[in-house]
Amino acid sequence: MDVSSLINTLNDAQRRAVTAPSKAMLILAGAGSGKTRVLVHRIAWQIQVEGLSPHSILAVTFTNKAAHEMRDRVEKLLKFPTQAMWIGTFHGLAHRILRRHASEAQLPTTFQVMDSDDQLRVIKRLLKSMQIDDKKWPPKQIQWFINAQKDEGLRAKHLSHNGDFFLEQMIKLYQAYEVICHRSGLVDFAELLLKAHELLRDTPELLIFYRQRFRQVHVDEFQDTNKVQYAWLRLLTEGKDNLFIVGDDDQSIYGWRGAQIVNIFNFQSDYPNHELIRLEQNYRSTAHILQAANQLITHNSNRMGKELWTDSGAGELISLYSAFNERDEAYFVIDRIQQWLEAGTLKKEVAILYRSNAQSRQFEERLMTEAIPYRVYGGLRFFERAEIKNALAYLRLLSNRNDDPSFERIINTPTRGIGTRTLDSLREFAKDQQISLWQATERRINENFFSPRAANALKKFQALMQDLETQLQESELYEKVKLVGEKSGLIEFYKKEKEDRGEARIENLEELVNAARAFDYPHEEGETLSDLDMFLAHATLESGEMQGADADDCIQLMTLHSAKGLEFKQVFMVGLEEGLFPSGRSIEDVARLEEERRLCYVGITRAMEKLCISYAESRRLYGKESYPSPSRFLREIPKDCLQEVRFRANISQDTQRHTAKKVIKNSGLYHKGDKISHAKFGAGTILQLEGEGAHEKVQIKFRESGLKWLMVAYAKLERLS
DNA sequence: TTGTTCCAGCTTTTT
DNA sequence: GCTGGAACAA
Repeated sequence: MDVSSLINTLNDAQRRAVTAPSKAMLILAGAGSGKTRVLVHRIAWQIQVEGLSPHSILAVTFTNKAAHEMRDRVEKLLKFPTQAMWIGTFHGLAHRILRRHASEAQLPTTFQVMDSDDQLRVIKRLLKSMQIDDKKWPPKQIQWFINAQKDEGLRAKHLSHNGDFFLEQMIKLYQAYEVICHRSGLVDFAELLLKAHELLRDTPELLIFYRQRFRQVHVDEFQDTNKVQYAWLRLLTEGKDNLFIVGDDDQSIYGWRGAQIVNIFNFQSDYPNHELIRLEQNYRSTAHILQAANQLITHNSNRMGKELWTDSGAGELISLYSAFNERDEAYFVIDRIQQWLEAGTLKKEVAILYRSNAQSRQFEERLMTEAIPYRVYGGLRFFERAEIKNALAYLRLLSNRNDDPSFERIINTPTRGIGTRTLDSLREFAKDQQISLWQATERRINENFFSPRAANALKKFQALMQDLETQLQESELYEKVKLVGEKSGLIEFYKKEKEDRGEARIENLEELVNAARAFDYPHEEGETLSDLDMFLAHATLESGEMQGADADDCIQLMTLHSAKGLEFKQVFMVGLEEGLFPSGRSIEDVARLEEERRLCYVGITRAMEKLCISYAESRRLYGKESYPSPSRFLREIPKDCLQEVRFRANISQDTQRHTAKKVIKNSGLYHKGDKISHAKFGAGTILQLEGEGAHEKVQIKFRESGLKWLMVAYAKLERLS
């Protein structure tokens, strides 16, 4: 068999990883070192050369995007369909196992997945029903607690409070939450993983079955696994040493979400016969960029150790711009983007990366005024929009009448005269009787409990659901979705909303019908779910899928977190200031600070050709003016990779004359030698002036705080002389 | 039931 | 300083 096509495009380390005999393997893959390539070729190699059946391959990723990419690439390489392979996200695969073995897992066959939004609602309602003050016990915190326990593999019954009042309450709430989920047939994200783990752990025949089936298990981005995920992998591969993991400890940026790098070390001791291969040759960035990244990350402790190198050229130096404030920073960035665009760069090859979403605004405003198309990543996803979730809630309730969160969501949306009093009494009754809201409604109506008006409204709702159910029975999936939109009154309801908003919502509902029409039911052996249930699960598990589609040519704006895994020819990394990046909450804690540093490492290594870093000397944050010092990360990047940029005032003679002309055009409010005072820095003397209008700035020698450039428009200077 | 006002909160995000 | 959610009034 000719296998050269599988390996002759690989470098030495990659080839060793791909062709190693079946055993536990740890591939430490630096940024841009071709890790997906190794994974894909490894799978292809095992099938084509080692004769493994596609059926016996399991490959796990974290995002749907990564899973799809992997499947596509394997398919392309092997040139045959790959349905038999289990390639998916941890959550997707856990869901698959749970729906196949729902009864063994003690779940209703039509159990549904609930997203974090739904989860939070459940918790809020729980607090209300237990009459707990949500000021003292913030729902978000409870949600965080529950998820963190589940990530650790712990149920409420495993926890003890040792007299700690806070813990005691948390455990109580966790327990109550578990009861509600169980009764409603709902499973949250963390629960998918936990339950899938428990299922295999406690059902020997299933464990044996899957252990035999999956002869090879591959994991991408292993550094992001949490405890349960690793335990699950361990169950599947224990004693067989057939676990192939790819990861980069230096790119672990999800510790706050339960990821633990320590899993890499655990892997090493749990699989003592493993082989470790480092992929250090980088095919993405210039040497200067890599040098900066390498140096920066050496400031972290407890690394596996790795140094990226490239045999392409040194490339340009990294630009460093010190802005006066966040507006100036945006001016500078957009200015530079325009220069690059004029030089022929495509917009989609340029990215602005920031630490927190709030930072995007300044850049958006500038891009908007300059009429440069851009796209902000993150934000609300299609399946998370209120109108979509409402429509889906109807469908969910149709599929499972005990789905209380869905019931709550739509019982009075659109408004049908079922008020808080009616609802409260239903809730109370449901809680007392340990039944769902739907069941409570039925019972109460039979008992003639309500006033005629309330009873009528409720009956109408029941009739609506009944109606929908009969009408939907024989129809195609997309017809069901369409019909629900119409019959539920949602479309009618949104028509009455403010023009734009309502219209957009109706369009989204139409888009939902299209999504249902395009939905490709993954028909497999052993699949028992109806197409509707499958679609609903898809909507929750792959809520991000609908937005990645457009490949328009525009500037890319995103957080550093969402940039992981991507690459751009030209990257702006902005807001490199203490308190912002590294974020204020991470500064005291070494572990968190190191995670910030890894985040910075991720940011740097996104850039292929040009990298431009900036920080502001003054920044308005939460309505307050702050004067942060430049990020410590800047000091950790070697000086000889950096080139400082002075905006419009650079060394070249031409620019200087240019600047000189502009100085004349300034407001004339201040002159060299003027004594002024500043709210924060105190008294000082003006040394230089430059720029005009919004850009007018002055260099001041402060008695206490030293030399500073300030924007006249923002500095609120007071004249002393 | 809707519109207004007030008030807390405010890193990162996928599933 | 802005935003989203909750409380409140009409």
